[in-house]
Amino acid sequence: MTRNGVFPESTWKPTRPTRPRYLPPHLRPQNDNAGFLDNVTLTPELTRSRFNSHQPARSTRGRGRGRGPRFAGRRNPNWEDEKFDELEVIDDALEGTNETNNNLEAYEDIPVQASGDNIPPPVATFAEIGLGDGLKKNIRRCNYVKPTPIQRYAIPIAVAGRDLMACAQTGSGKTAAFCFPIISGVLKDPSLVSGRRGGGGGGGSAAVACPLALILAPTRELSCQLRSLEKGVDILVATPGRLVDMIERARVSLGMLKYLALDEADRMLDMGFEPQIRKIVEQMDMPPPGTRQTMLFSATFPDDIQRLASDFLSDYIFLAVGRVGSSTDLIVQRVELVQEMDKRSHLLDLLRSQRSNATPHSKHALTLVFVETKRGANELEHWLSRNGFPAIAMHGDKVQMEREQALRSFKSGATPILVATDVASRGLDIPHVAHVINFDMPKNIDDYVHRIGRTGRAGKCGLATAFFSDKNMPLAKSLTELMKESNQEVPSWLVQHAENHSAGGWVRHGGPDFGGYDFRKGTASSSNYNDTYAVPAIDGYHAAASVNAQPFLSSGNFYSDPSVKTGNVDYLYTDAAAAPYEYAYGYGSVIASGWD
DNA sequence: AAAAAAG
Repeated sequence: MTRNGVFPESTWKPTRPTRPRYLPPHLRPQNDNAGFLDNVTLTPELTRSRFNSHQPARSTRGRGRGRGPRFAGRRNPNWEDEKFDELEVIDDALEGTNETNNNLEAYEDIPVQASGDNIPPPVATFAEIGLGDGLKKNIRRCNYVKPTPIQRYAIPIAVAGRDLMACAQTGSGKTAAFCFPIISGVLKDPSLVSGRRGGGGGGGSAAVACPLALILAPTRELSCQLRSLEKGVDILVATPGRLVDMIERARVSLGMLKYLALDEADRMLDMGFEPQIRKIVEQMDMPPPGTRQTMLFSATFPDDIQRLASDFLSDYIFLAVGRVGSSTDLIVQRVELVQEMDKRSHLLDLLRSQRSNATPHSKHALTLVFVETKRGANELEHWLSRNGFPAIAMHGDKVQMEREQALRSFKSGATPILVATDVASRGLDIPHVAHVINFDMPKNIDDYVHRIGRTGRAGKCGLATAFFSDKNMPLAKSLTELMKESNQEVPSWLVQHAENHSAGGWVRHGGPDFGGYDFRKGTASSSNYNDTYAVPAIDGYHAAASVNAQPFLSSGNFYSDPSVKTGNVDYLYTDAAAAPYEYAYGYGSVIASGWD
């Protein structure tokens, strides 16, 4: 199936064709991506970064677990004991993850700006944050040696209980930045000790889950599948539509909620989603702003969306790490002028050249191709497959199981090309995506930023190629600006078009030069948001080792029930007792975003 | 006009 040279069968193939076995992140083949950019002009920054990379150290996964199977398949009814055990079990499950990342120091020289009242100062280490001993140990076990910049600034703010609107580049660690404080807060919550379990109430009436924390995400992939609510749930990860349904059917109550987080917040508040979010946040039983803690994270944050979002927040801090909506310097961006008619043959040429330039380092490299329509995704999938490039399509018309299957097939390398619609544009954290091809360009620059952000993650470099056609001229100006911001070579024809189209050009928020932009600063009535600081760079940040958040999230504290095939309300149990069991037997939760 | 997300 994979005799294309990019991905030799001899080196890596799934153990079972029908259902590739889940491979724990720390056991996955390591690939530092060096080499796949061989035929690409590198900027000085990238060249430096590349050669700073080094082979990851591997540690063996040590002792077997004593505790996991004890709770296999059943929850310990004694919550206090469970809670106590959980810390050790999570701890144990995380042992052995030791992936060393390459270029996290590349995030060092980026501007940080915060605005709002009484901003808690940043920290330099995880250790000095009051996250609790159990979580701290887990973080250490994950080899999160030092927090990334967004984590350094956001975690203290979150731990202080403050509302937060945060922007940081794709792949820079946003998910952990809000998950750690939430997990920490939930673990410390007195209601857990006193035995609060949502709906434990008997009497035959349907149980109601009363989560303490709710994390909303725009696609199902950003959540994981799970089972019955009756067991109670402390942290609920959900897509909006299904959650509305569950609340209306009184399976979930948000009355106890203390933490609300919106991942990909700008997407969650755009036209498509805003009504549902408003319904959940304002028209259900959720405690109002000020009595709950609300945190919004995204790589992009247009100010009309900030304005909407401020309805959900109380005395919040705006935090921008890096230029708002910018792409990272770790991604080499190329733009090619290609007419619609020629796109397919151009893609084939590109893939052939990629194949013939493959090096031992790039043999695990995956390519993610974005198209505009679901139909286009299917057609390109077949066309590529017919032409010797095993590809698989993913889009919203596929049922969840097909989508997961496609992702697995892609991740395993069985089909090293994924053709996807925007369902895959945000948040997905897929290791080894070396190349993102925008076969069809998105309509706005923010979507472009999120799409190319599927590569160049966690300090690794990546390549992004855009097929720019006449149709895309309206994008010329913002694309040119974005590329200049990230020190990319901009082809002269694109600059030319950018100038021609400057009149109607879509001007990006934040501006071309420094820092983040708090929309409150642009309004007349914003006088009390004066506690602003700007930090030009972060001193002494040397992330010698880190892993993306995936191992943390998927190997210990997510409990996933693989028998549930539909539905998209997902639960992150703080009770991890059952998780190692699932984990040990090869079921993996399909946690897609551990990092953004 | 298209994607995503409810059944």
